[in-house]
Amino acid sequence: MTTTSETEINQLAALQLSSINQRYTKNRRQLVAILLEATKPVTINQILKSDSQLAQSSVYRNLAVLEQAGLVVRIITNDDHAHYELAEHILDHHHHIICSPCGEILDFHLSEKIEKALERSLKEIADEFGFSIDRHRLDLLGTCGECTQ
Amino acid sequence: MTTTSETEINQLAALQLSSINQRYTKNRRQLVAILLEATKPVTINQILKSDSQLAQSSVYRNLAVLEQAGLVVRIITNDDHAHYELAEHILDHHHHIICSPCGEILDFHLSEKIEKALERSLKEIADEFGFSIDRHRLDLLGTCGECTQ
DNA sequence: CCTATAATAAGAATGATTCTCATTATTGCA
DNA sequence: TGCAATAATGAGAATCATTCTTATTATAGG
Repeated sequence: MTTTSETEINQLAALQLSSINQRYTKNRRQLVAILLEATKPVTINQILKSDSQLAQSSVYRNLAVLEQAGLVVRIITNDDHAHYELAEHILDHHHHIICSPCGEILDFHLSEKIEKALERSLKEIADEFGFSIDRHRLDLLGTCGECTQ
Repeated sequence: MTTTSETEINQLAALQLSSINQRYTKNRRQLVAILLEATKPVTINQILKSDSQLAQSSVYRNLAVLEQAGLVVRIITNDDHAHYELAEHILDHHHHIICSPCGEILDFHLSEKIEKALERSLKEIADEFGFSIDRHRLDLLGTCGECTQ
């Protein structure tokens, strides 16, 4: 909902990359642009199809760099292919609804009320376990309308 | 909390396996026993270490069969190694707290109140998206006390 | 106790991801 | 502006968890 503008994202990206001594190169800009255009998490193969100029090895490497910089999140499901999307401070905090048969992933939002209540509970639990929390993730697993038919 | 006794589990296992035309063999019993003893999700390597009689290929195959039978759940994180544990109708419904540095996974429970509220929300969301829900999963990602030091 | 069928186990094959390294681009400084 | 020094790129090789193949062994039911 709070989707940041492309220029703002580029400023953020340059900043966060430089903080880990990485450059915001043409390839990395291109990846950010692709992730911004996609309205849902995408796989490496989808990225390669959408821009035939990008080398596979560079895409893997640069997504890893962008992830280290905290700009991109890698999403793991039971599907073989990892999916990538922009981090939550760029998009917004959300969760994933995953179709097990076809592997498609869509974003969804909890109501603010439930989200807050959940966060409070999770904070308590992390304290009990002596963990410092980085983030939480909530996935809904099922079958989409397409795959049901 | 509702941990089922070993005999009950064996009956359940035999039943659920036979419903997909699979047998409850010695190897499969052994896997169930190992998962029951472990108090947290385990990797294939941990299973192989705990019983040197089991063949790697059989462990992979049998865990897949047990998963199809709905007896075992495979847990995917950003770690390379999948973890396995008994299904929720045998243990109980719970979630995972994951240490990113070391890959350790522990189970935790939400209060019943929050869990119910969450389930209601998720049901609504699935309807909106035209999905039929299978299950949800909630993970807390962070760093355990050990890894912080 | 036979026979058909399923499970096992050893190792080969697969495939997503990571690594290597020679080449190309970029930055900071003279 | 021009020149190191350093970082990024890309092509392909290497890695490694997982899956597949196949010959052997176990099991169930008549």
